Amino acid sequence: MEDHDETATTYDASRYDRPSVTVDVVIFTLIERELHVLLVQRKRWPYEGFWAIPGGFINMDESLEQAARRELEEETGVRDLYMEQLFTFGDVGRDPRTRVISVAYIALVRFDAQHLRVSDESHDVRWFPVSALTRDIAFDHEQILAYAIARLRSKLEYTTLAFQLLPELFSILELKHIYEQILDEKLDKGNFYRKIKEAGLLEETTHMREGRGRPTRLWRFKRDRASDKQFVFRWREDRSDRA
Amino acid sequence: MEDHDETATTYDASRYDRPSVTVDVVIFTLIERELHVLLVQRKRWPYEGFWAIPGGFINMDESLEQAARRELEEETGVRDLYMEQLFTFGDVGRDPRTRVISVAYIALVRFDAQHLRVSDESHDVRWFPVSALTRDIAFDHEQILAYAIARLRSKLEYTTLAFQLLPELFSILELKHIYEQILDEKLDKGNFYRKIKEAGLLEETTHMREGRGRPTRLWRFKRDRASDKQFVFRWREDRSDRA
DNA sequence: CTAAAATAGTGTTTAATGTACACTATTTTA
DNA sequence: TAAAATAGTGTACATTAAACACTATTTTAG
Repeated sequence: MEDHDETATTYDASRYDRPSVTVDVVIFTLIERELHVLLVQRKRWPYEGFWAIPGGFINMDESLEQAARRELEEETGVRDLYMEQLFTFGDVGRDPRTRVISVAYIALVRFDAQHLRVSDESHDVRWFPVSALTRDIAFDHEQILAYAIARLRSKLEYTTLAFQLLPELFSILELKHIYEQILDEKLDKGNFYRKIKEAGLLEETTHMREGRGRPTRLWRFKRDRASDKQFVFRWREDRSDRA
Repeated sequence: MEDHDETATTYDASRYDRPSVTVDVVIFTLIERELHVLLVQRKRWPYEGFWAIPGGFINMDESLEQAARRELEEETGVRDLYMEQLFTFGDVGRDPRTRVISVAYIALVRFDAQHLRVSDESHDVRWFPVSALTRDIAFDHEQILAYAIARLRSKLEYTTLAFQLLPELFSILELKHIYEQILDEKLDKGNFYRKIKEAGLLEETTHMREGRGRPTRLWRFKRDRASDKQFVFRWREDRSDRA
């Protein structure tokens, strides 16, 4: 309930007791078939030199998701992509300066070498493979990262999240590779083929990609039915660590 | 990132531009085999006379979950029960007075006719069956309620949430009834018996309850292995509306 | 006192799905 | 030209889900 029925006076007084609200965005991408996450290196105290999840304060005239998209664009130049709210972190001592409540988001982007920018407030911006994160992580961001990865894993199984990481055209085995990357386990080729085809989410194209062995057919993610809605494609049933 | 490296002066100035943060708790219980949710009736503008999800501002020295538990106890006198973060709602116009960001929680309580209290700020507190909610719901709380119900439904299938609503001893068919209530569909008796027993979450007791027909055996939820952790009991696999 | 109603609980059959793995296909490379 | 590399298909078996018929034990109505 937003209601505590403050009068104008108690209301103004209480302003001095408000926590800050930030939006943090855990940005995933796939680089050379490996899942990566974007971190920025801090310039100042606290946690100077440590790596942190990009984010910042919300403006009074934007929604949480708008703020997340703005932050994402400021850091990577990317717009219009998959984003979902992860969790809100609000423990008392998580920022030594003041009480900070962070609404964390997950974003998935297709990798584009162009798009990194280093903002004024940070030394550096870098993609880290999730399998080998740096140890120097600021605040409680290690926990946020762990939670984000767990959520990603969990949602992968019953949503079409994975397609957000792929280019327009891709092969079925590439898609399988993403699943393996994120789930961190091997999947059976034949079963994957069968299942993904039965799901009816893919559109065959005439394009092929050549490589070392037999060329592979390229597919496209069907966007026709209910454009923005996420479809269900559950790869496996038996995971217990749903976020 | 909590970082925007304000100096002391910009920092103080920005305090006047902070949103308020509240914690709202959607409290579910089972009354006479029906799922109910707790709402409080507002006393003042805005939405005077409308029903709202209980909640309030967070204190600077308590975590979000602590705040949620405090609010819950203030409204119902209940402590020590299942609670999880639902979502954070932060659209710009959701409260006409000022910018309010609400971290919403779900709580499950065993019904106890004693425990309702009417706080100073509200006219009335009442349990509403989720199948027949009032139309007069304040703020965006209708949306929050809908989301909470969807999440409850979704998590029911792969967690042991349902046990939180039951008394210490219960029959298997009572448990089935809760599933039916929340999922809003009939389940097969035989299959339910088999599945719940195979899951190995229940402990048989010697207690029986008598009623009109054949007396029923009472069971207890096994708490032994990894006490607080939630076990997986997936009732069905084929739902697509995971929250 | 007995049959019917009410509720509890078990068993069985069939269909659907998941899993493992062997096989075929088409290209490049040595 | 054979081997290696990659792509893609097929099949058999095991596991699980779904439907539903059956048995069991009590109260209630006559």
